[in-house]
Amino acid sequence: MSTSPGKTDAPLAGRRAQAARNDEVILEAARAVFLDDPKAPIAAVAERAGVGISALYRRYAGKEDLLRQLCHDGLRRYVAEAEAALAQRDDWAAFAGFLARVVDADVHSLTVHLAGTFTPTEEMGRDAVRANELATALFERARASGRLRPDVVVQDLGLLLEACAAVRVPDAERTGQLRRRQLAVLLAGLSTAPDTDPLPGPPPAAGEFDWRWRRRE
Amino acid sequence: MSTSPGKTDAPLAGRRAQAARNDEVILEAARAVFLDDPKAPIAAVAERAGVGISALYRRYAGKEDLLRQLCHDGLRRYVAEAEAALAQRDDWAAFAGFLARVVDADVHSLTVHLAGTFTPTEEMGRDAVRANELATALFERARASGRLRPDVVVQDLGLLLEACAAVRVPDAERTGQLRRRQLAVLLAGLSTAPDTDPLPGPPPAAGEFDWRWRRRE
DNA sequence: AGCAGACCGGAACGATCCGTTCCACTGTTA
DNA sequence: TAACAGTGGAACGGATCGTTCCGGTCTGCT
Repeated sequence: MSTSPGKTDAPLAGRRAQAARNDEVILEAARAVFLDDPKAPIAAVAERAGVGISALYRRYAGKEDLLRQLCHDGLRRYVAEAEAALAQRDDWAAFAGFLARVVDADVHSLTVHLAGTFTPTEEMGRDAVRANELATALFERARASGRLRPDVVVQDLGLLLEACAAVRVPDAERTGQLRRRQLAVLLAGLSTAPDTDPLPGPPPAAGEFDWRWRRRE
Repeated sequence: MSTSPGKTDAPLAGRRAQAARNDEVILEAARAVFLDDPKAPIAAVAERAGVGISALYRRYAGKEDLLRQLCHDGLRRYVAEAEAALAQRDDWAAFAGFLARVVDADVHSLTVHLAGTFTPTEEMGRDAVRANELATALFERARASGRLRPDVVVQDLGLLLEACAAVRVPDAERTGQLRRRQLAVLLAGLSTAPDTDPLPGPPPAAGEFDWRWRRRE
């Protein structure tokens, strides 16, 4: 702790370093806490991060601000994974890999379950549209590969992601294992198979889940 | 309750009738409200039922009491459906029909999502054990029919029900449609199919979801 | 050396929210 | 008409949570 005042060129030591580290540590804690419980108190984030509440309010105007940031990060992650997947050759592998990575990163909880707790920015709207376009492209390619049964639609992916996100046990790693298992079952269910009855009911429609983004409570 | 000295022998008119009706109407409202939001305030139940708060507290010692009742009802419903299904001939139809009815009645939300908000009675414990036994019997029969892929286990049903319960849109009927669709996908995924990779990860184990019943908050 | 200010921890505050109690009121019964 | 079961809803007290604020610490600069 006692560095000489002389010529330490150590980049960012002391308070500055702590501040820079806190940027990270707070975001990480916020992600963990709000993933576990979307309406956790903000004090829980500070506690988990091992910092005071001031350190939080120095960076974000308020809770809503933090939530919005977190949600937008999730959306960007989704877009990034989709873009990466589209660069792959194998249509089906791209599709399945994309879903696996999105499930692993728990992006769905980050976006959908936090939606409605803040007023979204216009940029988020644009990103959401783009996310839809990319997912649709990925889906169409998967369909073209012939491995998808004909009566599924893109919007079924929403149900699929929701189903995986719903799996949750206290241990995070175990949660990941069970989710991958769930995803495998669902993908098998979406694959073409001999003599299966067609899927029942009107399929989910575009925009049918938009209500999540309306302000709640 | 004896023969009225007057003229009208109409059983239960006036206040008594209102009370009897309220018994029903309150339970129905409570089911609807807590299904929609497990931590809804008790006043919301009264409002939905169109009664005052007193009408509620006259029947239940407190919120916990009501929740426990509701949850136990769900458990009993589960057991009843399982028993009815076991009486069927066709193994697979019994299995699939059971799941469909449980999903339709939203029994999963009633039991699992309300668990942890009250201290359970011993009778509930016994009913839970029995529910497990019945579900296992149903599952074994379905397996024996050969339509289940070999690497699924009974506990996968927990994941399946969770996945269906996770589907929720503002309109109740539409929710039902989408859930039936989700169930169809999942059942297809659990069915035997040519050249499918085995399901990943350690399968869910017995008792792995018991933590839900531990008191929370 | 010493000072200005960035940065921090956490107590304190004020605004809800919610479970429960309480009481005045209304039909019903005897 | 007197006693009473049943009811609606205001009122209360406790808990929770977002936000503000203040006293303290460390750093970089002069």
